[in-house]
Amino acid sequence: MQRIKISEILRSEPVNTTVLVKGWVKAFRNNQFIALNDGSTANNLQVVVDFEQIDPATLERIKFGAAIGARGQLIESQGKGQKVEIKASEIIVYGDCNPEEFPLQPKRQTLEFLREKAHLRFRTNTFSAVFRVRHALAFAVHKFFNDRGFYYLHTPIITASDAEGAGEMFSVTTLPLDNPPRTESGEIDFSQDFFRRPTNLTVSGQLEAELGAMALGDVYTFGPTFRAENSNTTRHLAEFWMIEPEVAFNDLHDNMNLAEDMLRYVISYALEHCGDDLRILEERLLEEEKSKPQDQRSEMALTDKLRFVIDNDFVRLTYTEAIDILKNSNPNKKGKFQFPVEGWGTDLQSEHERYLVEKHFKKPVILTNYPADIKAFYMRQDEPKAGVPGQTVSAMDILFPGIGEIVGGSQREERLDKLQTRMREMHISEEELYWYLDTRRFGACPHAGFGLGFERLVLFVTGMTNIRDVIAFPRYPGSAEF
RNA sequence: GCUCCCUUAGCUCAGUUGGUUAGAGCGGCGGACUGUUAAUCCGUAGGUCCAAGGUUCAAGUCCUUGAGGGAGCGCCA
Repeated sequence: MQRIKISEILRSEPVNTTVLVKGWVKAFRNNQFIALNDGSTANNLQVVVDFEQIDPATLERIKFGAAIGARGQLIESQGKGQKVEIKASEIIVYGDCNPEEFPLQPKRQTLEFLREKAHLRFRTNTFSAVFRVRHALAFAVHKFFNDRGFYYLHTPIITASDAEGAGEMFSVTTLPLDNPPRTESGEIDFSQDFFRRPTNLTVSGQLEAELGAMALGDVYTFGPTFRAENSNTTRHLAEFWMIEPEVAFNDLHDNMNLAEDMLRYVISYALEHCGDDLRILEERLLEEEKSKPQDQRSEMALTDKLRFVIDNDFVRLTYTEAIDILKNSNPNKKGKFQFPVEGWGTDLQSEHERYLVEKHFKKPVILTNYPADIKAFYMRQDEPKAGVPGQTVSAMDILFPGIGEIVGGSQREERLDKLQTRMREMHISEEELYWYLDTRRFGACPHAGFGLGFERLVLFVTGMTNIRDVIAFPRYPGSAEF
């Protein structure tokens, strides 16, 4: 007999047919009612024991966490709280779960504890909800781009380029670490390494995506990304997933529109398809915030916050305008900022970004046209503009409340001479990036793209607060368990 | 990398100014229960107070160092 998923059963009418379900025991009440979950939905199916047909030895084995199958009639529930239930005439225990040894308990456990039990935390309501939402968001990303005629490009994970400037890299080698071959001058001889040259894990697929965009037009990458930075925060991982669209003939405004449309689309998708999971996550957040002082609680419940983001345009302003707002802001005048906003040209501190997003505008903000000196070499240089004291580039960062920077992107510098000048200024090797410069030599065109940190998106949508809780097995300094 | 905080039962925590035998809730275990919804009720076991060193008549409590965890900052997505 074919098993039916619980999500399907819960949608169906009580038809009095015999069905087979399989899943894990979430609760066993009154020695009679099993709450069964198979991961297909946040909701449990109530399995009612038929005492005439199920022997007591089997009932003894129905413990929290055990894997069981139940066969019986699908009937209208005689109790409140659910439409249908199964009157089980047969129960098979596939896997016992000894409650004296099983670390999870049918009670609230802290996220910190569960983080150390990451191999088991899928089995909690919170984490199964998080990972269903994560899936939905990933699927929605692909659907969004596919529906718009983008091609999914797989850029390399191992890269020889160390000139991307996006942070410290993990090296990839097969040379013996204890005794690597040396050249005559004593350097490590990478010509004897697997790739005959030094290689690293990628920090970005952008440069390669640009190559694809120069023929395919609209492309995006969605893959793992590695940063060997010693970052110890709730929003950084050493291994994370990044989405990087790159579009030929797009300018900065097209780029902003694309990013905003995409964020709005995937959040809508989650709201539409993950209602039960978001309800669980919203309740979790409410419960968690009860222990916080009033002024540190969210102003909106999770799903209200998501709807708010969908229903309102993001605020767009230039770096120069942001500096003006910050300079004249109350916290700056009263000396409340740890880093006072002094003048044009320095990068914004996270307290400044938080002020703009969480206090001043109270909605997502797109900051554009940053000073060239604090941005990457490949960003397109702007024409001088009245009221702007220095050289800027067509960059954009999207800032979300509670998350900070969720998207970073730009229109790319397509003019060969300007790109080369900038590379020289920033000491980036033209020889090594000859292939990148070739795109500017042969049929160059304006183009733009951005990087979206997928886990930061999942953080925002699930209302979780630590990025280590929205990826199954997080990698961060000092930690690569499982 | 920097700053601050935490570590007491399986889990979440309380533990007064340094003072007798370290407590609670939940969970576990034993029992009751044929309409429960984190079921309920009765009973019961469970402790290297993170580790090492120090101060003291006396340390869960104070000091030093270390380990593990968390939050904030920087780097960024």
